[in-house]
Amino acid sequence: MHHPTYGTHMKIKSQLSQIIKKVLEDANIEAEDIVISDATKPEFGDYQFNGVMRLAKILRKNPRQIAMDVVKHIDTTGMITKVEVAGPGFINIWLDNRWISTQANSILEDKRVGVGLVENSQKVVVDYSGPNMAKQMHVGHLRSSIIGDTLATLLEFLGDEVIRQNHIGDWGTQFGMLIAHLEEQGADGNQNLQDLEQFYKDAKVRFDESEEFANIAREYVVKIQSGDEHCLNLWRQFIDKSLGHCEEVYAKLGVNLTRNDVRAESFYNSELPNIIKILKDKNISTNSNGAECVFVDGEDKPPVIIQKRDGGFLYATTDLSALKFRAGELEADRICYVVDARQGQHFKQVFSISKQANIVGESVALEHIAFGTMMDRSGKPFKTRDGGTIKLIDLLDEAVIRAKETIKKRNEYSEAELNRVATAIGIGAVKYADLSISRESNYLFSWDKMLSFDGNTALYMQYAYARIQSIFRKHNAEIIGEIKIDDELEHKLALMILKFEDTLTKASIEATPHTITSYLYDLVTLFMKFYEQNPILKDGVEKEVKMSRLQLSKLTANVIEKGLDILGIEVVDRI
RNA sequence: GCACCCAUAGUUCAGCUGGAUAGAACGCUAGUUUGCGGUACUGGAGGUCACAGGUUCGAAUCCUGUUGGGUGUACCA
Repeated sequence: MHHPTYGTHMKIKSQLSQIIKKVLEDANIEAEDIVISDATKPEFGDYQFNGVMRLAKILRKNPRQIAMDVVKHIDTTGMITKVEVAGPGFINIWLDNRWISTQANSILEDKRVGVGLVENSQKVVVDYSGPNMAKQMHVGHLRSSIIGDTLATLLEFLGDEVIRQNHIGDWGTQFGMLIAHLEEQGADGNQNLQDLEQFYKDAKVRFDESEEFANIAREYVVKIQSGDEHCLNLWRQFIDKSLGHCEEVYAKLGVNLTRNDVRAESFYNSELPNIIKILKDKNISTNSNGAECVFVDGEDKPPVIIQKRDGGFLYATTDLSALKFRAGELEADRICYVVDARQGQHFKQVFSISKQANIVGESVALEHIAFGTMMDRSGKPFKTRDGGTIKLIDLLDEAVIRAKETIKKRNEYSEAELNRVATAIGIGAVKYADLSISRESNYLFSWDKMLSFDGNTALYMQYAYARIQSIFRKHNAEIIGEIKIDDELEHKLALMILKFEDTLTKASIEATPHTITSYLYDLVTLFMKFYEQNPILKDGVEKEVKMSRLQLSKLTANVIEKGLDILGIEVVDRI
């Protein structure tokens, strides 16, 4: 896996690591990765370097001695104000208040709040959402949609060229049934498509009850596949309508997917035989029991079937074709699949085949951005059983209704304002709850938890933001002046603000949105403490101090706003 | 059967390219407070990091095994 190189704009850790590296080099000590970590305790400073012990082992020298040498040669007149050796050879680092305030002051008017652009911009394909056109979007599509959208937004913000790909499921045998039903209903059909779920059920009933209908449905599958215009028209009509449903959900969710991002399964149809040919020609696939197979994991393990005995193709073939398109036509450097963890094996195999067959170049990074299952309160997955699925659209509507209940009593709202605020809060709650869990673990869905003002929730962030806006309203004048740090909490808060870039960088490399939410939570908690102890607008606060604290508040609000924006969550000025 | 994932406070979760006394939140509990939005802030109790070995200066983190749970596994996607 190769990682992009980032600029040194505000990258604190990389600056520190360069300082240490230089000092070690001057002492003729070679070190590959200088990993700087956040100090584990306040008394250990702001950052620490723990790598000396490892180096000492290799060099067979006393770690404390090396650490002492390093510390002696570190310049403490600039960024770093103090370094010390502790324990067996830890190096603790304190950053200078003036340096921090200079950095903070330099980003007061910066829309990017100090976050630079990547030096080596990559072309990144992010494949996410991928709903099935035969059905209405349900809770199972939620995580892919919002994690994928966040990843895309994040990478774009950091300067990568992002190509969103919505690999919608628009092909397969069930469409024969659906368009047969659509045609049978004639003019009413379009009307009945309002409720796709019901339409699917009705079609299924017809399929089961009428032999004649079932035969037509089967015929239609063949006809679509052979390019029959009449059937294709019905099919397009159906897909268009279904996609419209999805767009409604995207609009409500605030997910940035448009028709331009749709690259449906069917898009790859004509290319599938070519994939088989490539794999056959390279002797990667073999015929086994009539099916064309690739034995990725060995002869004794189940193979990946790329062509069925009856000549049909499977989704592995489609994915290989999509990989070819993305690496070839789209020229991607990195391809991210935001898909349920349960498909891990599939992607491992498909990635492996694509590299082996050189369908995808050696340098292209292929990543399965896996996520866990959404569970209900009893710890069971939201299952996709007939009739029992929770439609995503209903879930989102409920979120907004619940948000209204939560905030209604707080303030007098006009109806328009209540709707706007409740939407931001309700949708934000759903998204934040999902994004704040490390994505690979399963996720327990709880309305009460996600709509709480307490704890690591969107509402807590939005509340903090609104509270800061309220300070500005009360101040009701220009904020002019510089940040000056002479207090421990100011030091911590300003430094936290400056850590935004390191946080986003980490989140982008590991594709972990929860890195961002944890950071925001820490930031907001810190701000609340700062605000509690450092009066801003109270009588008796000197003007310079007041301005400095207002500026810190402003930067905090800017980071919250930008951070939430990357997560696809809106802020409001008043709750 | 085989493969992958998971197991951390009563609960929901962080921490995992090895580092100092394992962190939050909720809940419980004790405070602050005539409050620049108190849905705030401060403190306390609560842990054999599933279990057993191993690697080493040092393990929640890496390796092996055991137990318990989840998922996937030849012609759906």
